[in-house]
Amino acid sequence: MSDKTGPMESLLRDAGVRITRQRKIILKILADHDDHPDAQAIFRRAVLTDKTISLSTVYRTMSLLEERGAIQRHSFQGGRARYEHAPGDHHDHLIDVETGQVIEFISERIEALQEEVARRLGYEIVDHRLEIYGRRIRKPGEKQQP
Amino acid sequence: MSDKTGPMESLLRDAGVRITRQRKIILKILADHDDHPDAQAIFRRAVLTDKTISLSTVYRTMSLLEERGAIQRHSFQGGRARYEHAPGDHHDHLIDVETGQVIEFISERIEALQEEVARRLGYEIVDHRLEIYGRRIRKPGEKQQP
DNA sequence: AGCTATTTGCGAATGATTTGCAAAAAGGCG
DNA sequence: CGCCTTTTTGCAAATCATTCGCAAATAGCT
Repeated sequence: MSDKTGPMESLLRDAGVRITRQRKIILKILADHDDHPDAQAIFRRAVLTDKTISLSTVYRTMSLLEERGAIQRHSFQGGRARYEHAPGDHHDHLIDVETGQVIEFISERIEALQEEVARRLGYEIVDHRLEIYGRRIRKPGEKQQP
Repeated sequence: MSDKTGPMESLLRDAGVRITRQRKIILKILADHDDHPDAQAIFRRAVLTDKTISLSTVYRTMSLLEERGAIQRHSFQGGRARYEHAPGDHHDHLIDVETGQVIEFISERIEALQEEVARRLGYEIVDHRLEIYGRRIRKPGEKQQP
């Protein structure tokens, strides 16, 4: 269903990282899905392919991938960290408080204003995060679950 | 040094909350300081006044105050939650990555743009958080620790 | 195949926060 | 003021997500 894992694997291998059976599985899961799963969710999906994979390995692989810049870890409100695949472009997040679904967005204007605020306060931005927690607006006559 | 705890106490008492010795102490600590301490820090300060107060009580009191809207809890990057006193006005945070110091700010323009983004995506904002992690810019000839 | 440095799975350790429970104390009330 | 009922407290144990130690398994090279 996907072969986007090939390039990523070479990249890791070139960095001296061994491509194990479990890492292959996790990379495939990340490539095939486009959501923002937490470690448990990734683990649950992985177990379907490999009954013996462990949650520790999922965590270790996620740290590894994060260090290599292949994924990004987010700590949204409410407990566990969630991961997103290859965030080439910077973006912020809108989290649906009812479903947990994450929508990515960018606003150059907001980015610029942040720079301005930081500069005014005498700081240079090292990192930042903007999370909007929202509830879907249903217009009259709209379907419940599109 | 302060008597800002009086009104808060009546407010709580009216809500059927008992004003205990330990709650008095914690309220005073919150009123006297203007920083963003975590539970441990509040506990450390409280112990100076009452040798027998417990960390659980600090946590319980913070939850209570948060439910009552008297304080706000923040989960910035890096472990423990930090609390801030009576955030009457909404504002965002700039966290100094070197000192952990928190600077509050507001940008009406950023607020407005967030509304716009959410609306465009079909959402109404329930909550949001904007955190800028920054490093202080030192102009040449400026003192190290002002 | 054989060798060695990496990885894995497991269970135990961590660190922040929460909770169960019996003992202590707050807020009426008479 | 003393009494009574309900709320709180302190303590220790429980949670929850995440990390770690270690011996056994295995990737990648020759």
